[in-house]
Amino acid sequence: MAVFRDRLRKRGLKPASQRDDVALTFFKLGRHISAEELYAEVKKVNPHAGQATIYRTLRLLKECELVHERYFSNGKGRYEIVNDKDPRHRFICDRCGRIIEFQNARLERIRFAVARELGVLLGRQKIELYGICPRCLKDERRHNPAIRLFQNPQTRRCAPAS
Amino acid sequence: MAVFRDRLRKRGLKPASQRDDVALTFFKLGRHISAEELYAEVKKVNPHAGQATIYRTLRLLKECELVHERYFSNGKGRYEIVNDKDPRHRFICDRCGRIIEFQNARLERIRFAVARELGVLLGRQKIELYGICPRCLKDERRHNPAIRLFQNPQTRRCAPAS
DNA sequence: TTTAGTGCAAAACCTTTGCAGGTTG
DNA sequence: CAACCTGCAAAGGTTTTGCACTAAA
Repeated sequence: MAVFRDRLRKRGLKPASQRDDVALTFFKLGRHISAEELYAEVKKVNPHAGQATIYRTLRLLKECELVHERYFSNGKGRYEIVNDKDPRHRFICDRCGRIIEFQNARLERIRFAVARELGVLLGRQKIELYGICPRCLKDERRHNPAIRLFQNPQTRRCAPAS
Repeated sequence: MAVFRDRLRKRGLKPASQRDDVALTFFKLGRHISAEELYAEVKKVNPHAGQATIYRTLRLLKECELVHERYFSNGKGRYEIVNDKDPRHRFICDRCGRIIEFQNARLERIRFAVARELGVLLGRQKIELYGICPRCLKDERRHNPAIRLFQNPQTRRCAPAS
């Protein structure tokens, strides 16, 4: 939050209470929220606030590299706190959008090897895996009991769905 | 394409020329396209086609598990051909959205180890890395020559931007 | 007093849907 | 004939913008 104010000052922007309400609410709630949800939360603190301020503040936070914008399967923008210091990777459920964070030292090392090979700069400190989370998997099994974990493409093709 | 017609028939749907135009155009163009771009391409083949058919066909392709829908930084839906057989991983540029595909056997193995640990089912056969691609990196260096490749968080913090 | 921040409402944007008419089996 | 496909235009939902006004430096 202090970092946010600092970066705004450097850009010649003024402190502003509504903006602070939005940013503070966002940081307090933790990661992974949509603009709409944030709007509802901010309303609780400051019922006077308008939608535009939400979007404008989120854009500022984005420009200050303090939040990251992502789009999930419903097409709505979702925002999350940028977290460079603690490189957790993430598994994202294709069904429900749930995010499971994890760490893995081997993955961590390979990441840099790959980046060097490709000649790229790693930005977000993350690797992302996609699939179906345990909870959705349970539902899935009801309709399709043949589904298996740990599929390896060499031994078995990707799960048929529906 | 034959697979598509087959899966539609199984669902009791009839062949339809406009739909075929859309699907064929999509497959021909290769991966990673937005609905808008596809619309423009289909127009070249069949100027008579309407937007609704594009969206409706994309939805069908999605339901047939032949395309995957993703959302990138502009919030527009983007579609790509599902490719289960040849598991290439991808690096996605945070600046320009360019996708660099790559393969890495070690990454491949670890992926399954991680999935087993988490108890999840791996869906898309992909790992994703994010960062800045070589081309954008060149631009970046003009403004900020201090930027370095192969950053390791233990020795050096993430690149400051802007 | 000049510059930036705000809420409201309207606009812009992408995607979906209703409907009337056309096509397929 | 029944069921599906299509284009058009209208509706739906999310995000941005214009404007008049307020608040901070």
